[in-house]
Amino acid sequence: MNKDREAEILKTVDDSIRMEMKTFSEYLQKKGLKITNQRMLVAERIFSLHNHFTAESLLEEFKDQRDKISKATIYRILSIMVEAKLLQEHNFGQDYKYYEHIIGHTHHDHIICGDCGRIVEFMDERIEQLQEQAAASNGFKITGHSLNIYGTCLDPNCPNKK
Amino acid sequence: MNKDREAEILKTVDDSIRMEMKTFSEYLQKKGLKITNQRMLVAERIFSLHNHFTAESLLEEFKDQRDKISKATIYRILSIMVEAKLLQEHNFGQDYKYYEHIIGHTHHDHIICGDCGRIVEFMDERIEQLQEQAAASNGFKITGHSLNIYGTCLDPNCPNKK
DNA sequence: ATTAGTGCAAACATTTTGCACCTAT
DNA sequence: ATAGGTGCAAAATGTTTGCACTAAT
Repeated sequence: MNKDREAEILKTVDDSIRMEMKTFSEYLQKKGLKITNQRMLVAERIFSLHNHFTAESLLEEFKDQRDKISKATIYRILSIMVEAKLLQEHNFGQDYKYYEHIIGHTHHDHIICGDCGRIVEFMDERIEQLQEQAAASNGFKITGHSLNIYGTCLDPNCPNKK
Repeated sequence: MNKDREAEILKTVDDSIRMEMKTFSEYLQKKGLKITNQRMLVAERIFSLHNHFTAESLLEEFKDQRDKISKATIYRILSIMVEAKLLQEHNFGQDYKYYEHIIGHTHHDHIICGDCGRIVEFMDERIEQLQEQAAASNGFKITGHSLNIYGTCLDPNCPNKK
């Protein structure tokens, strides 16, 4: 993929994610990594997703495309994007990891419905501050945290409600 | 293992964990599960541990014993004890699970040192309550939660400090 | 031309399972 | 006697890696 092709992809891309795509390709260049078709296609797909996804579900998105992308490449791109801080990795207690893109998203925590798997985001500044305090009073400097609330959603319209 | 053998083990066991052992064997009986040598030995070891451990580290504890216990059995016992709510499973972001026994322990969250791997427990009732609120205002009923703070311990005596 | 990326299949690490044998009830 | 447990090795699962080939620089 050359500069023209990159420009072409950036042009066809939805307005809402053009900035994200640009950030990613700039990151690649800065790191001396190549701007490949696969990387652009996967990034485009990721930035278009508005849900948390897994390596598997992402791969699934390319199943019926003429542009097949291998599982190995998916994992390799995920790892670059996490490194680039464009993507955040989550562990919701299952055996596989979840991801979500974080460009332009502010920090938040998650509530996961044990019935339907729905993931809701929330953020409480008071909790954040109490965490800072807890870490400090135990002699730690925080580098990150993960707060997952597991529960049952009371939504009667929940699609997977048992 | 018969009743006598069980009684014998319970007798030789350290005072501090006799209650826990009793709870476990009662659970087994109630569920129609058998009280085996392996189950008693593994439970005894687990209740004696005062740190978070993994399946691997637990297996390691039996490496040089005349009573070898297979990996499969370790996993099977862990799963029974989690089911019995004697053991809690944790995901600290690694590829393997951590466990800790929770009989007589009150709920707490964790701070994990990225340098030395040390795990510190803490608990802040205010955070707990704010979580309840967050869940409720999003229409969820909490079934559990996991709060892990990742950080760097500032302890100059930290054994693994880089 | 050079360096890096891709796809495939094989390797990995952790956990689970099938099965023949063994033990608690 | 019988239902259930154990150990072993094989399978399963999610992820990573070696390598020959291909594409971006």
